[in-house]
Amino acid sequence: MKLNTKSRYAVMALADMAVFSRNNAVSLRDISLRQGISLLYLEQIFLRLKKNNVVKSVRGINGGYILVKSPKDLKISDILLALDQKVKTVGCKKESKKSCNGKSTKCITHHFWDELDIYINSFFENKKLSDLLKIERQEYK
Amino acid sequence: MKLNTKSRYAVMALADMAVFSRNNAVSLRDISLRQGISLLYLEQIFLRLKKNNVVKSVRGINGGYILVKSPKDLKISDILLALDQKVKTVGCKKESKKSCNGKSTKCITHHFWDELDIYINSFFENKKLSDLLKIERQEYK
DNA sequence: CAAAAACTTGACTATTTTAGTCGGGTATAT
DNA sequence: ATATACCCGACTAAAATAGTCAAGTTTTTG
Repeated sequence: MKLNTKSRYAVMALADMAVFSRNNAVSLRDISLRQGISLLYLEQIFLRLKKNNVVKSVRGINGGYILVKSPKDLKISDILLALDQKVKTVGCKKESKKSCNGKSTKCITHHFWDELDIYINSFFENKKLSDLLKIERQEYK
Repeated sequence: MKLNTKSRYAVMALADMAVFSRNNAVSLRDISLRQGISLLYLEQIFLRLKKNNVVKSVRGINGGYILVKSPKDLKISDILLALDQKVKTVGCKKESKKSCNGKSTKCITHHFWDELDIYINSFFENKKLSDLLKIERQEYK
């Protein structure tokens, strides 16, 4: 059960921004160097973050990205949502008539997986970007 | 963030056994028919469940598998463990000196992912096979 | 104005993982 | 005997992942 790297890097990069931004735009180049993430990959990730209104961009020299919300208001679930990283632990299609494994009834464990999804989602819903920084902040200042 | 089908089917199959076993071995053929899971795939799954002592087998005619523990003592985490389905949401290698992204320090979000893993694991640790059946039992009896 | 820094975007690709299948066994109840 | 059911390693097609690449556009600053 893994999170994809896009989501992980997105959270890392945004955490980096929260630490290093002094009300100015943070360039992907800087994030790339500090966090050891490929610049080209970061570009792809930030495209999505921008489209989903998690960050806004400033072009040109001294440009970069700026967090739309303050870290204490930015939920981790917002970040994952921007990257299509759905917490959908199993693939039973709830909507179709034949719901699970082609049977007409829900699969025997269906309720359990729903519960799991809700459980995990609530973790991401309740964590803010600022929560991530509390512990590790010192190392980076 | 997905669980693989092996793990999902394992839980389904064991739940099926818990419901349909009357102290006799349950054949994979029956499970396959009831749950709509490929027999060949079930064999592969049960091989691992057996190796990890979740089930024991009875060979020959009227053979099949038997749960080693009673459903109310069998933790879901035991099942996932048997299938190598580790809850390790991100790939930072804790053990190596260079821990995350080749940096010498832990990545900025490392603690967060650890927390997430622990959170999810505790869900599986605290759920027993019998918990799954409480709600959906009726439909299958 | 020129040039450099930095964002923009779609397409492409190698690798890995997943979700199984296949073939050829062995054990045992009837 | 023989049918049923477990046993086990190897194989494979398809999908997902983790990026890279190419070719831009915009804006600041010297």
